[in-house]
Amino acid sequence: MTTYYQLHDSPVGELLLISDGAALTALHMTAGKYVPSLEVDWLRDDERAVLTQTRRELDEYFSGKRRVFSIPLAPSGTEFQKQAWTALTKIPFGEKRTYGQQAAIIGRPKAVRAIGAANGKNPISIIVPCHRVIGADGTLTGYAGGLHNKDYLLKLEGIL
Amino acid sequence: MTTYYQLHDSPVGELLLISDGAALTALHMTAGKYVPSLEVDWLRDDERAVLTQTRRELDEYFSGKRRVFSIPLAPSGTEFQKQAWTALTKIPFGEKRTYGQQAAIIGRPKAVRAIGAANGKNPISIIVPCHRVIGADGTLTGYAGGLHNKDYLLKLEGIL
DNA sequence: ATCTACATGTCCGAAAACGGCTAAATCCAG
DNA sequence: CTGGATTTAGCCGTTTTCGGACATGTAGAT
Repeated sequence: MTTYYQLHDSPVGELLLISDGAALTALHMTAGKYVPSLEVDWLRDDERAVLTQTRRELDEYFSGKRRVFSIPLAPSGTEFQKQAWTALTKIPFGEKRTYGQQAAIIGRPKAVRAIGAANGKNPISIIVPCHRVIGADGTLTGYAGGLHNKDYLLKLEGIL
Repeated sequence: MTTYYQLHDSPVGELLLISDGAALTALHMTAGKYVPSLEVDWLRDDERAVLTQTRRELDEYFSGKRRVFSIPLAPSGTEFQKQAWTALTKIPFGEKRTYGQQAAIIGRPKAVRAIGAANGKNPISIIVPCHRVIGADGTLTGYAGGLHNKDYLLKLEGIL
């Protein structure tokens, strides 16, 4: 299975978009944490439809013209992580949640820290909106792409 | 990559032969240890050339008409294990070695127990003759296919 | 003779450490 | 008192670490 990628500039820095050819499998801020390193057998393909479409929608999002993404997603992770990430996609644009609320939604009200860890490893930034989850006391707590970027995204969505 | 297999009866019990299509990747006594379980995507193919050829040579070996096998082998394992298994193939029919000798041959005279462990996980019984390796004091010590089968093979080759 | 200690690669299970947390207890300055 | 800041103690999935068990053999001590 070939892996394709593209790079994209944005207000939150350079983005690395990765796809299996059909769906988007990852979207990382290259300056952040947990960013995978380019593998020799990956293919840079600036024509790949999923990726160019993602870039178009990202541009629209950052310019305030888009609130919902239409890209097919296929992140890989443990069962728990995939549940956590699915729960993230249900948070509407402009709304915020606490880690506790997210934990409750997937039926494990006490797995709060585990939710934090799972959000931290969310492979698809922005589109899977882990930035909409903040501490119960209103603190931003953390963000793999850097707290200043979490702050930027929240302001962009009018949450802060 | 498709995986093919065949079953074969022999004096040491039922054998499971596995191939990647070109080479033989495994040959297990089904009653022994470390036997992989059949995967749903494996294909039983009683016409596959490598496998039928292997069965023919096995029959010849057990009836005393063959001392050397001609099948292409492709076992998978760690670097160390592959070194250990290659060293095994160099032991001629009818000869025996100690674990220490085998360790010395691959340049790690002290990795004696490691050789034992590696031999134990040899995926290609009989053809990669791990049965020709016995303890320095003459004890058979162990065999994934069962000690009685190790005994049988050694007698077949006139070693005991 | 017998026994102990040690060397070596790999796998596996157990245990502990580590987070993008939170509610409750504690502690101070106004 | 009182409210906000600070500490404490549980919670939980994942990752990392650690210890033991093996298809052994040599060297040294009882």
